Amino acid sequence: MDTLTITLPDGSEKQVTGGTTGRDIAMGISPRLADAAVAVVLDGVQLDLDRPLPGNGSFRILTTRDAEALEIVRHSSAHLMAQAVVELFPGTKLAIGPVIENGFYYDIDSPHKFSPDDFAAIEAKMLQLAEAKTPIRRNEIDRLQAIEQWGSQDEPYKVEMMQEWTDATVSFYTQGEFFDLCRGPHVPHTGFLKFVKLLSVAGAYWRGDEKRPMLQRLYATAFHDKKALEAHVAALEEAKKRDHRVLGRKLELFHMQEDMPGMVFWHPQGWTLYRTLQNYVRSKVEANGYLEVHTPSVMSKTLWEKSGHWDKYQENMFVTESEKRTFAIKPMNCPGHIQIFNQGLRSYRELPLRIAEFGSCVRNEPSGTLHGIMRVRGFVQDDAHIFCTEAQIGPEVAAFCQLLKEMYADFGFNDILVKFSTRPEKRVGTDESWDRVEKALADACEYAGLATELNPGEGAFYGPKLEFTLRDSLGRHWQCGTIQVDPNLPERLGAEYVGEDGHKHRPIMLHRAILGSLERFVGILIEHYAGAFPAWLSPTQAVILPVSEKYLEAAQATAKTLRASGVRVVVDEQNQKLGYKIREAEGKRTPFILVVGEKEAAAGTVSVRQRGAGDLGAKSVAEFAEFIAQEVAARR
RNA sequence: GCCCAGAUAGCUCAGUGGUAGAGCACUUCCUUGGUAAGGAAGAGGUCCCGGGUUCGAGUCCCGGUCUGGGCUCCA
Repeated sequence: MDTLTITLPDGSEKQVTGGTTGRDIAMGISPRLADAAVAVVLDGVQLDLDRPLPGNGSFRILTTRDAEALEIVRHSSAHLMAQAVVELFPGTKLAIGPVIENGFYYDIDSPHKFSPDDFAAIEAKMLQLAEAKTPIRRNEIDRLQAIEQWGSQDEPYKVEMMQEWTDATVSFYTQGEFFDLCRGPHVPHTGFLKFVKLLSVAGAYWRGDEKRPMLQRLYATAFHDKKALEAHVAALEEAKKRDHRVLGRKLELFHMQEDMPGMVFWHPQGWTLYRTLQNYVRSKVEANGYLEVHTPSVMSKTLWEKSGHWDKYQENMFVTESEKRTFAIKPMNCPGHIQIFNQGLRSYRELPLRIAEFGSCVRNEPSGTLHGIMRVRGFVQDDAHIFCTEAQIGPEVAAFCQLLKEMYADFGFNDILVKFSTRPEKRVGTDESWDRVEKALADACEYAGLATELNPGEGAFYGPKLEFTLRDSLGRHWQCGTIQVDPNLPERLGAEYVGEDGHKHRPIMLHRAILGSLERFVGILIEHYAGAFPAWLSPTQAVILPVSEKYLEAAQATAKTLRASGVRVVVDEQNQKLGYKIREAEGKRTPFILVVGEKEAAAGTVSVRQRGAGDLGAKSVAEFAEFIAQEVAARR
């Protein structure tokens, strides 16, 4: 038998004989460690605990304390769920069951239509299987033999996957009677899989292809212990409480209605928030050298044909006719901005020319994609197009990234991911020009010191793009900002400028948005802040509560003074007790509650109660106005 | 668009074929109050829409619309 040399995490080396497993080593350290071990890692590759080590390398043991081990537990839980489902619902065929962020799913094809009513039975079965602590064992067989074996079991999805692979052998895992094709690794026995919860069931196309069969996808999650599982369930409940559709109604921000799907009706409160956001963006882009414009909502079909949108997005455009001509409601703003660029003769001295618009767009999104105000048909983008030379791409992209970071930080979004999307299959323009602009964008990222994740084939049809994803207070990802390099639209729509050499040149166009859709961004903010907007954003910044009706006039006088200094303030005129009105104002997440009673009316003060901080005591009206002005200026 | 599920008062929801319900909100009256729900009375319904089954449909069946969970898509 060969001898292997493994390096332990503390740097010490250990000689072991060939055939030694991770468990053997763990046992050598302590039996308790061997019990708690989930798997091992040899030179960065995860292996089953009971698998003989295949070679030398750095070695560590994964226990239930490691984050990596959680993925293994979830993966094994997916198998356990499959086992439970197959046992409870015979005739179920298995497709794939991967681990995803925060859990796992399994796609299955079953005569049984699954509903949440089935979850309890599946969970009970899984618990029963877990308590049996059945060993999970790895096996390898010849791939062609495996295809035959799974074929005879009528498992077409497994067979299809194996047919596409090229390896000579495949691995599968058995636990009792159940076996499933899998690369592994898995936990040593089912006893590690006791803390599982099924979450939802939904349709999903086989291999994500809408032309392939629709499978049933069971979503679930698993943890090492009960406490972590309960914490996760609590987090899900918290997210549910923050649902922008629920809070949007409660806070009287907006409504939507059945006969106008995908369209938002902004109510006074919501529109105040919306305008505050818009004015904020306006101040930022103005300060960064953008010029705001406004372009028409309805533009001729011929323009969309020239731009290429008609070819690709016709189905998703609202079209209208007049006097035998066809028009489309604009789904985007770029062709309009080129029309502005094209007026008169442009000089290189004007570049980079940054044209910004709160561009009101309408897209006929498929009905199934609509979701609250996060995905709508009518929305406004904080859009802008930068006309520049190729040499200006770098500095412009860098300046844009800087502005974006600054703006996201004002909302408390400091964790930003950047994706670099390259040429898609369906595209316009020559390969040479794609080569050039992809390189220019890559160089710009380097110039901006930006770490990006490659997203091949996901670019826009006219050019490569960066996509900016922020993480909200619950750790959820939202893709908002984007910047896209486009040499093609200027070409198609005939944009040109006179260069230093006196000849005409084609500008590059950078499409960019920071918040993306304002509708969606408001939705994100509602959930991020759980409706408790900071004072600078809050539609109502302060509510004045007269202690009784006797002090209503004093309250109104105070409101008038505060309004004059720019505070968004209302008086609660209800004939109710103070406690009731406080409860109501807190329920609406008002940042400041001002109580006016006998003392305050006499002294010209307000008793200030700040959301989250409680009673701050009495302040003069002028003092409070100054205080809130500072809060707003600091974007708190 | 596709799969599954749902739609009952302003909101949240109960109602398994036989006279449409609750809580909150709303209106009126009483109460005039000091930091998270004072009391009483009242009003409020095309049970999503259209067909069908039935003596009789909120309830069962079919079709549609919208919403939700996903999938696909997202210029």
